[in-house]
Amino acid sequence: MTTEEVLTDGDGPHDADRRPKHEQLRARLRGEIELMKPHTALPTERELVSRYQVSRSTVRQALDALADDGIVYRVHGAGTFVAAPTISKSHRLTSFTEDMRARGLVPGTRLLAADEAPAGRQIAEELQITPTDPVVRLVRVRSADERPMCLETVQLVAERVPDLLRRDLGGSLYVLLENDYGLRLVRAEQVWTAIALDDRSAVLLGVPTGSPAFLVQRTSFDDRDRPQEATTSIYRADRYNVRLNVRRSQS
Amino acid sequence: MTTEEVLTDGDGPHDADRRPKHEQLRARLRGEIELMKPHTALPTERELVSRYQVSRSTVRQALDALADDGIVYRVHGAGTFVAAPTISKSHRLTSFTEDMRARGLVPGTRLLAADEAPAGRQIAEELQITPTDPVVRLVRVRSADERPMCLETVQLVAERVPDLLRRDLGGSLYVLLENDYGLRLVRAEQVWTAIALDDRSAVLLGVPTGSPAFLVQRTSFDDRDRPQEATTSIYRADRYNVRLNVRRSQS
DNA sequence: AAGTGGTCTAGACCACAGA
DNA sequence: CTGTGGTCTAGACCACTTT
Repeated sequence: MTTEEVLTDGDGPHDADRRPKHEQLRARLRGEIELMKPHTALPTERELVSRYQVSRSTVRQALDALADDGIVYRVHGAGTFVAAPTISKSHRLTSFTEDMRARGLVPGTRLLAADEAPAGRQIAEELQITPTDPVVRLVRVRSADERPMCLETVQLVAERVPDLLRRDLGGSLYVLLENDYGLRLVRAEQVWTAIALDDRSAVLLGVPTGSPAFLVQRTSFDDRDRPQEATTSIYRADRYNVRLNVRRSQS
Repeated sequence: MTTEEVLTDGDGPHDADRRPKHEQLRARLRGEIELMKPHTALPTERELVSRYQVSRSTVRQALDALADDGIVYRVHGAGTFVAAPTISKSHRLTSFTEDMRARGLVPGTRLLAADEAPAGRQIAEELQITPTDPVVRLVRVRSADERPMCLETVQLVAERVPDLLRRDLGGSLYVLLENDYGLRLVRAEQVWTAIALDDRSAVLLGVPTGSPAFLVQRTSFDDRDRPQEATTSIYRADRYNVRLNVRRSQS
């Protein structure tokens, strides 16, 4: 006898799970996989079809997403298997707040400066505005467990974030931008450089001048691929590293 | 009148394109998109269906891949659009050789040491073998345009790469591993740290002691998710940076 | 209201792995 | 040979954007 489990279909009870079936299935499988040993086989796709009463393409959508997350891997002709646990799931756009929490640290923020001024040439190019357009600039020292971690300078197009300077800037800027201004930042381009700290940055971060650090220049884009935020961050190298999973391209 | 174009179907002429249709379509569209301005709309999915005589799921497979590459972006209810050109396509596993060529530099290699020894505790853990199992170790200075760029130490499980030390190690190790040993490295986990160079590394890289650098620790996995290679690389920060595109997760 | 991408189905055949 | 994942089809309906 086979066990049949049903994913909600939208016409169920009032609090039905309204996510697409493939997302529900993905979440469900993710939970089950956590209890399994690496390199053990998952049920076959056709088995999942009958167990969850969905079509095979829906099963494949869920499994493809899990493979993308690095949670399972597939071997043509053999099966789908639990991947070995990995340090960082993927390359996801995360806010400083989320990043620190994921590392088990308590994030904090101290605002050093907040002002409005013309963009200037470089920032204007990154944000695709003209150099005389005003931008809001926020300079913050971001801490983890109450010790300085990162020195951050954010630039936003002033016209698109009215009254930003009057809000609470102590938390996640991404959340604030989405909730208050409807700006959903879904993608970012980053350039990472290794540097030796100059006097000013070293003092603000509480380490000796010349200490190694990461310099990160980031431009974030919304769901229409418009640049909305340009940020420069300097991370203390003694407290911060980057974990990256990469895949080989097939093209 | 609509233009119809046909993708090869396998039963065509002898030199027919044997790739899946969605890959052919993806490559074709990629070429067309290069000629288009950013943010202009692609043909609709249903238009592509009739133009290329394929089903809509095939079209969607191709477009999904292009969206994944960051070449197009999709807006529900509105259309699929050409993305703004981006610095680095994605986070792909590339060899040093490929990486340098992509940057327009000529890669070179000087072998400093090549030997075989017990793995030791840390390397054994990374490669999931026992500390007494022998590993092959290659130390190479990798150059770009004939100037030092990176100091690299590769460790491989000796038993899986017999006679490696007698081969030409001047080129891409990934290519050698795949062609001669059938090891397809498809995934890697990396940890990037910013450091100040010690005396020895600085001399080998031709820069002053204390100069900033990237330290990269990488473990590569094959198509069965078995660790096959553990590598430590030190990159000169004055010549090297990392361009990274990230996306926001929806889960 | 019309048109777009997003989800889902049921079924078919192919390519590859493994006994 | 059997069973697996990979590709592909034709069609339906839903969710969303735009006019």
